[in-house]
Amino acid sequence: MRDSPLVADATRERIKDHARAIGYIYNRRAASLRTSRSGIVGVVVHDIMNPFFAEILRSIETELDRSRQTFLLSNHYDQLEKQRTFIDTLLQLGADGVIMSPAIGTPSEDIAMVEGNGLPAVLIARSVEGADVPVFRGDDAYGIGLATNHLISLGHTRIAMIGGTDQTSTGRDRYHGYVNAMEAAGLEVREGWRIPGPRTKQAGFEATQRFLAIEEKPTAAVCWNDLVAIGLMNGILRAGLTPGVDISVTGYDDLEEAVIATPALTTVWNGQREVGRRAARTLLDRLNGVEVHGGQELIRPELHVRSSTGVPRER
Amino acid sequence: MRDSPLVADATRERIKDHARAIGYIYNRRAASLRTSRSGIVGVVVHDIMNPFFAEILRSIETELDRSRQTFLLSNHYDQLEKQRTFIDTLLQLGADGVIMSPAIGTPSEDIAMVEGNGLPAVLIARSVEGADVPVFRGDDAYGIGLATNHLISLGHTRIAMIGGTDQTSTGRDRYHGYVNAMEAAGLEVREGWRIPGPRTKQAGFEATQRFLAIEEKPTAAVCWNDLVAIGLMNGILRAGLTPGVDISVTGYDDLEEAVIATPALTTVWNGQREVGRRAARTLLDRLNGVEVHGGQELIRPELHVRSSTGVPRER
DNA sequence: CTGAAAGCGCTTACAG
DNA sequence: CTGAAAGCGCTTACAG
Repeated sequence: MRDSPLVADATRERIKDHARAIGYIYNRRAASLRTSRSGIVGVVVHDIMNPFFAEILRSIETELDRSRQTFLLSNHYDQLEKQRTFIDTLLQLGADGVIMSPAIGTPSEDIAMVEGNGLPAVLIARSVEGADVPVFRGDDAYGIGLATNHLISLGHTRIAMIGGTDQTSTGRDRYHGYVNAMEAAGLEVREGWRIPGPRTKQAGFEATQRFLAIEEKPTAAVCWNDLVAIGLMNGILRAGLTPGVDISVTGYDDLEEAVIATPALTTVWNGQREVGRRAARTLLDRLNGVEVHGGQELIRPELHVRSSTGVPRER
Repeated sequence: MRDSPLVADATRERIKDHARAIGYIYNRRAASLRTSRSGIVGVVVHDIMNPFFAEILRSIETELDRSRQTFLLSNHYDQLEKQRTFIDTLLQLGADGVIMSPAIGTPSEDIAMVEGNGLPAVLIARSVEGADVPVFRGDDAYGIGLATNHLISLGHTRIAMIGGTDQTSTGRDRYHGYVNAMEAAGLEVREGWRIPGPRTKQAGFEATQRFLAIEEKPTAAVCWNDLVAIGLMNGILRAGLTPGVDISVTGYDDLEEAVIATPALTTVWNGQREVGRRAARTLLDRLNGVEVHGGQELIRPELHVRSSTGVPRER
């Protein structure tokens, strides 16, 4: 059945025909028990329904399909406990490897434990300090700098930052990138101009009130991602203002949706496809015994200017 | 380790301590080989990144987590081949059951084969003619009738239908529901008022041109789902018209996003949570040996009126 | 080129 | 209450 060259063609065919006839089903558990290879790769991210991760997953799926690996998906919703349960399941099933976007607070010991149990890991989108495994993510500080500088070059001086958290490497890098760009241009950064929060449309929509109430009336908002930006733009529209005219808004990620948002969203392409593709390939390489070095691989983001940004206008 | 009552407490604790100390990992493949229970439930849908399925999946996830079942997810992208490969994988892994939203063209023999191999199946969102398994889906004909009648009661007489396909049970039911509502009100249904297509924002957005070019200038559009409706509204906005004022638009599904769309979308709540919850529970019942009868269970949809619909206005 | 034996790590049933 | 044996369905290595 395994197309071994040690078996005569005629015999092989005879056996295969018979297998088909009786509806034989290959038992992967038994095979895996013997070979200690399962053909399963685990993938765990914050939330697979978030289009940012969804786009990464799609390219991982493409790569793994090609190598006939089954992929086991899970959300961790940034709950360490849920992530650990999933990792346990992978170990129990004898998974061959894992691609993870680590939950907030993942200690490097967790990664070391995974690797120590013979489960090669590759990280995406977020890094874990002290973990010696390959990491693929965008260059967030650089990327958010592109968005901030774009607004500055249009003449904006009061620029708010909406959404995100300090608890992930991504969140810290994006905030620093924004602060650095502002300071490099000699602009003030006020604590009140920052509205942290979840990274969803809902959160962006709900942040609108607070944003519009800021005393110094910022003329632009750098949003943590496209979802927050689209939510904020909807909120701005509801308030009777026009995004891209009255208030400039930038996103981050360049989701497929960014193009059809109204107005079309100026955003930073974050290389989701690239991240997924390279993470999957690197993991497959490791499974095939190729020596791979740990450390971050930063995908360089690009600014995509559309209609949600323009010259400042006082309210 | 399995907390058998046949083992003395002291022994149990001694063994468990030792297991922890040496980092013992339970081998589920071996256990499953012996017991022929794997703790794996497969879930296959058109596209997990589609928020409609995502919302169903979330409630399935909640139910399965509660019963400590691992769930293996897959998209089939309406490719029969991909669906079959996934089912094969489930059989090979000795999965305990499968929840599926069958790909377009799934023959009832495929479902019978699955069941025949000891893999209990439950269908969601779409049914398969001749398959004798439980099906949970919304009452699409009734639901689309709610949307259509709402528009008719506002005074609309030229109502288009955007998106969807005749190739799924859902698609056929929604189209018939629309036609029936129109005819019951003595209104004409023109072939040119129907613009079938994919069920995505992108598709809704791209349908705008064709929609606006229809000669009889419909004053309202019944959309196949919220994604198409949001895409269409974005297209209408770009064309300089205002959805809910110049053109009324209804969605279907009542995604979380419907509330924050601009204008807020009038749509039909389709009971995603309910579908997922009941499908998962029914499957778990079957796994526990409870006798379950096949046949459709229709969740009754509800109309949620918001701001994207109003009285007709001539263009 | 083919066949028979051993063993992967569990669970079950049985003997002590 | 504990221990030893058999067997789930594969793959590997070895003998013919």
